[in-house]
Amino acid sequence: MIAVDKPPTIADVARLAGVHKATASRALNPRTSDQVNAATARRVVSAAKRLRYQPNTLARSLSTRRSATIGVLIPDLTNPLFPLVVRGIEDALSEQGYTALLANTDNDPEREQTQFEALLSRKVDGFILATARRDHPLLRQAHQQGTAVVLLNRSTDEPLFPVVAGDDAAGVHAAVDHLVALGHRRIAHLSGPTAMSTGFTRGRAFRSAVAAHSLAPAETPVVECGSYTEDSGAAATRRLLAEHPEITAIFAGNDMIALGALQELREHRLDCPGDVSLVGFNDMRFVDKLVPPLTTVHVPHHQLGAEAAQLLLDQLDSPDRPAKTVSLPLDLVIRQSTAPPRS
Amino acid sequence: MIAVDKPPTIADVARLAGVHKATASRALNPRTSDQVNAATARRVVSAAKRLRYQPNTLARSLSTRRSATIGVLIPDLTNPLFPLVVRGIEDALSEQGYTALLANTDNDPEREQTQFEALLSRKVDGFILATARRDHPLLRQAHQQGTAVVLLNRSTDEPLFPVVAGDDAAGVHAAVDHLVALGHRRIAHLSGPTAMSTGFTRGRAFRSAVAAHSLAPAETPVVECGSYTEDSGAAATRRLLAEHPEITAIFAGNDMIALGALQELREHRLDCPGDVSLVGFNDMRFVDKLVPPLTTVHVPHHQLGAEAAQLLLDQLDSPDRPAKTVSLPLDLVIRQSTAPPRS
DNA sequence: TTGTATGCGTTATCAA
DNA sequence: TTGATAACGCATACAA
Repeated sequence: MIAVDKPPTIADVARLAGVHKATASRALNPRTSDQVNAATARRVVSAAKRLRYQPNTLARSLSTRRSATIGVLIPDLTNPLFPLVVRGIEDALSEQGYTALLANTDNDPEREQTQFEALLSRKVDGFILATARRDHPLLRQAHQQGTAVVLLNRSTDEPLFPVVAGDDAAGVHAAVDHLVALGHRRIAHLSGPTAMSTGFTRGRAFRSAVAAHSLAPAETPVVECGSYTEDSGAAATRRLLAEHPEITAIFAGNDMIALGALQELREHRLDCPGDVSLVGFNDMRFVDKLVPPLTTVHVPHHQLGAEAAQLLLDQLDSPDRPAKTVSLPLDLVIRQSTAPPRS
Repeated sequence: MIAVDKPPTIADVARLAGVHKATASRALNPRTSDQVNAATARRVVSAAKRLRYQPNTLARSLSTRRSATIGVLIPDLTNPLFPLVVRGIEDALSEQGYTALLANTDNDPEREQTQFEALLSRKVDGFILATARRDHPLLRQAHQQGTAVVLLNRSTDEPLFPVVAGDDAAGVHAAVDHLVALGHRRIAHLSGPTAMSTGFTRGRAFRSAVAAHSLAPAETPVVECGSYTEDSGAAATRRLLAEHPEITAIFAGNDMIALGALQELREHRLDCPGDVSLVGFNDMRFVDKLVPPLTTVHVPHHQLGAEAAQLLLDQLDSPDRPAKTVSLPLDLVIRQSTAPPRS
């Protein structure tokens, strides 16, 4: 074992530069460095360099009551959407010297609470909540405490916090319009769980979109999936085909559900898009590599994350600003899983 | 704006319980709670509960010189392998009360250095380096400072730190054996960049594997890809087919390269596996959904992460333990991108 | 422009 | 078993 000497503190730097700690601190801090004589500042800086001085972030945060750190709550990092969102967040934060602290909730409300508190005790300056449930006591609690929060891809029934989200309704309408334009009239929706914000919103938008085309509810059945998973999508498709074998198109609540649907169509010897057209949601990675490549609603996940981060930083800058909400446009990516119905 | 009162400190708890700060601290800390009278301990605990007291992690870390925090350096979170690795790390760490601090390097050595130092100044207790380059001055530097480090899926030319990795050589041999067993003799390898640990190792293992089957180098060309990307894989395949149109099987350095190869084979109107068999590496998500589903070497990424975390924690517990290295077995997942060569 | 003193919230050392 | 006090490393209000 090599003898390791503890990292130098600002006191060491000050000593080497022959000044007081306070002066060293001021010299090293860009915001206060002009309060100190240029020559001494140089001495301090070069001393710091020689010692390879790195300020202790913890001590600084304790002193300033600001950690330059943002808590990010997501359901599950291994869900292919979130890495993109997270990178968006990180990229935007790091530009301003902030860092993200990640925590997974696995969609468990209890875990969500625990992780939230853990981040609070780490003194994060604010939160980005990209969790999925439509409501959680957490939100009221955070609101009362005056904690800075931005909601990502998740709205609440009452508008407590700023929200950054894709314009799901527009995306759904684009998808339905596309199918109708191809000639489909019997279009099913495999909805995500309505307990989740996106499942709820997209389901409602679907109803409104088919109504806009004067399609009867009987032609446009909705089957709710228990979760946003392939299995759940396959199961829902099974039920759908049993009850509504006449449908010619499926609009899935997201790409994972679409994946399950594709699988199940295959089991039923139904060709996609020949027998049944299929549209997904999210445009997650690799759905363009499927056979057939999936037509889906593209969601700019990276940008979603970046906007959320920016919104939060804005809010930290000026807490009294009105809670702006950002809605990003979505566009339909037409690939080869959609085609006119067999006449 | 609601008036927000600052979160209670241990002093508040102590006051409410009618004891001294120090006593409250002891009562609240499981490790020292037996040093305090049971009755007073209860008073403190209930006071803490009433105030919803949450200890300030920063202050604690500053005082104890331990942050219960591990720095994790990865190339890029949006690379589909890493979310799994990271979850493995997080799951293992959280069991012991530790937290991961993530940072992306984008394979940029400079950024790697910067992020490393940023994490150091956050006083992480140790590092898991899952970055890809074979060498980096960072490593010697960290070694000299006595920083606790575990390398993940990356070895160094000299063994400075414990390493957790898949048994790449065995995986490569399994892949080559499989192809040879199918009857292939003209097998190409699209290697990853040899500047990266995995590219180097797998390339060497390929040479050894084909040699073990007495296949001549002329029959078993190796083309190095500039990066682990689809484009790079496609480009390499183009070169390969130009120079060695006679090959009947391709072993790709990883699944992304395989994806590019598959694409390029299609461009050349070559059927996979009819004309050319294809094997990937990693078994990353969704490669089982390709057409044809990809035969590939499965790597237990979650477990890789978990083992690395465990190894690091062990090392923190007893720094003088010899640097154990963990090599996880890999197995070939045979799907439908491999078949006997056309005779 | 620089130095002094104090506080941030917690744990640790030493006495009582 | 409890209390008083210092220390962790930094920033800042105030004084010089």
